Amino acid sequence: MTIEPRRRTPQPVTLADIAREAGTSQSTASRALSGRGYVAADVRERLLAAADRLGYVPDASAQTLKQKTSRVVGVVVSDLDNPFYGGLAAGVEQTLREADYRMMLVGDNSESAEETTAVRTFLAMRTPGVILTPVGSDATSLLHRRGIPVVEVDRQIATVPCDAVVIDNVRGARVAVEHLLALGHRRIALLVVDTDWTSDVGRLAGYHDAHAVAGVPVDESLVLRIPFHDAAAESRIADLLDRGRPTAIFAANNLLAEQAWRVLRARGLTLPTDISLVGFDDVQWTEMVSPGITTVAQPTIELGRRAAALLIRRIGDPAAPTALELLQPDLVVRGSTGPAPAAS
Amino acid sequence: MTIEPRRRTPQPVTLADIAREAGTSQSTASRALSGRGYVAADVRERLLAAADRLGYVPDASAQTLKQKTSRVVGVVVSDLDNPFYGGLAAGVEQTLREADYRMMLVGDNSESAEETTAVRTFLAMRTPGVILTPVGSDATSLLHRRGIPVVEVDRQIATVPCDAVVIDNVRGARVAVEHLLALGHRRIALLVVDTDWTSDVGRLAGYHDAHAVAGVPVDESLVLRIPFHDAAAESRIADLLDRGRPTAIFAANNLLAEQAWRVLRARGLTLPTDISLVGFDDVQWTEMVSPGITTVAQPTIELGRRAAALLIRRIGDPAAPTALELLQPDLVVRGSTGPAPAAS
DNA sequence: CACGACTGTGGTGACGTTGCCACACGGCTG
DNA sequence: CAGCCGTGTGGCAACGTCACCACAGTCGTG
Repeated sequence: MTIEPRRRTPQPVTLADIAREAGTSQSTASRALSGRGYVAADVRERLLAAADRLGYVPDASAQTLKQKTSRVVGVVVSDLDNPFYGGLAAGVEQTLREADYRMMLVGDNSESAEETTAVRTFLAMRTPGVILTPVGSDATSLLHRRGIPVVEVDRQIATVPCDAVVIDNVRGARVAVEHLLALGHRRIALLVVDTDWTSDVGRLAGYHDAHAVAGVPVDESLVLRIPFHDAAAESRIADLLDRGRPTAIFAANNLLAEQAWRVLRARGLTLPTDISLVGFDDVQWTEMVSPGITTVAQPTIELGRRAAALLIRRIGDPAAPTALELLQPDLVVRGSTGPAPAAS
Repeated sequence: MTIEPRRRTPQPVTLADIAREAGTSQSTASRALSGRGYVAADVRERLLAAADRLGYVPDASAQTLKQKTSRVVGVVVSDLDNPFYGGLAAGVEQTLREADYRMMLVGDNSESAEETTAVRTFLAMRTPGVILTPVGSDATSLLHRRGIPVVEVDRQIATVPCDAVVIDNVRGARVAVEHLLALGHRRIALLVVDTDWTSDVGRLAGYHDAHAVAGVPVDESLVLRIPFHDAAAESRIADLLDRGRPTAIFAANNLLAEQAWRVLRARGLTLPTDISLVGFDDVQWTEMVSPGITTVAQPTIELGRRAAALLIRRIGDPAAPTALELLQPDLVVRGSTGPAPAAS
């Protein structure tokens, strides 16, 4: 009794199969299908036909092994479920795909260790380049040491030279706060994530800048630095309302803006008569709620597109000077901001 | 004059380097680092130390080539920028990462051709499995023929046996429409995408079911089938309002719900007194607008998690019976639905 | 007509990893 | 003490592709 071979997975067609089918050598088959080197027209025809007939798909790992580089770009974002990062990834993916690259997407949870793990995987895959919303500088250094180009998006952390695409956080925050100051607000609370990322540092700086230019002193008790994933964020915001008596709030990212908005709603406060609110990053809900939220809009998808384009350029020309693209945010004024109530 | 070698990119460390460093053979180094086969404890120590010292990273392409399979799962979604697909991808990625798989993410734009292109890439990469929100059946068939497991998420299209994770669309739509019927609505408009996907077909069926059970005849002129990416969607919805005089709208996905909501807002109609609105898929804004939108909530991230888990199981046991996971959606009642106005 | 340039083809050896095989040793059992 | 099993090790071939090389014609030109 013989055992049924049970060829569950038919093994893939290789160049050797094509060559045999068309009666040529492997070398010729390789040249015909890759388009590099001399092949007689009729022979090429025959090989292409054979490849098509057998359903040939070149083995990417063999190519990568041989060429010591792949067409798969590594991308790390903090949290795919956040629409900001989703849009970013969408932009990256589109541009990569147009240039015949693929995207390997990994989420760290804003944790440096996971970022480094992801990067190690990219190293193993002989990735031609990496795009990341950086959490720490180790990951980028590691890649740099191995000669793999990196593009940082949204924030800059690298301690080694590398390309970056960020928005002008200082200016974005300054414009937002100037808008509030112009409306007569003097007690403007700032909600900002407690990191040393350039995005948050920049927004904090913009807040101070605007005050300085206007000659309005900053009451530091109105600046609330909130750690990542702080479960108590909303209660801390509520506290600030009681303690600081701000007439306006500038929330320096979309999550903080949402939390602030919820606190205000829970308190039954009316925008903008009781208090004004400005957010950062124009996600969908800011326009749909009533009144709409005045916010600093970032070109999210474009951020991703630029990052991918920059990486592709860098892969093509490793010696090009380090580039920093500074995209300009845009203050979108809606109903959530209004004149400061007269001091009582 | 000799030419400077210019070693821009230091070539990666290989097993051979480690072996030389530790004074063993490659085979032993391989066994020590992969953990398969016999290695004396002290030798292993020495090899691990050497690997660590030299910064050894195993070459994934060489491994894939040798083992004829990789740890990179292919994932295709329609549109990463849509938070529904973003959440889905987030769930998939989390679960894959926990099981030491990676995610290769590609967007088709709901176009069958791009889906097939993506799948061909996966084939080339010797992907151990693929997860997709299917657009056509060709892609899945292609994979099936090559013996690569596929999990369909959100919709079922495959003409070959394959695992799937979907929500109970029929029931979701039925519950939504029953809710409206119970409130006294008799002219309920349905906005649905004009596809033959199970998701949309199911929601359409649920709409009819609910009517049938309640003994309410369906006015087919109230059923608006809108093609994908239809730029005129909003004006068609507005038309329907004029022509059909519905007292309630059931929008069968998050995009249509948003468009309907915009049309209603532009008209100055008040929810729920002028008209009621039910959506499908609980995205962020539905809860934040005022009044909140009654909607059929899907466990988006969970959908992704289950799909990944199912795929991992299938990779481990190719002979397991085909599985279909049917997740239950949940009607979240908010302020956008109210009693039908008395007939005038 | 000799020589080189151009076209076309096949052989061969890497790329880095893994797994099979052969071998070698010590301790155990029959 | 012969045989065998359990350890431990190194040699070697193979995965599929590509690039280099050798070679073989066919031109055209000096």
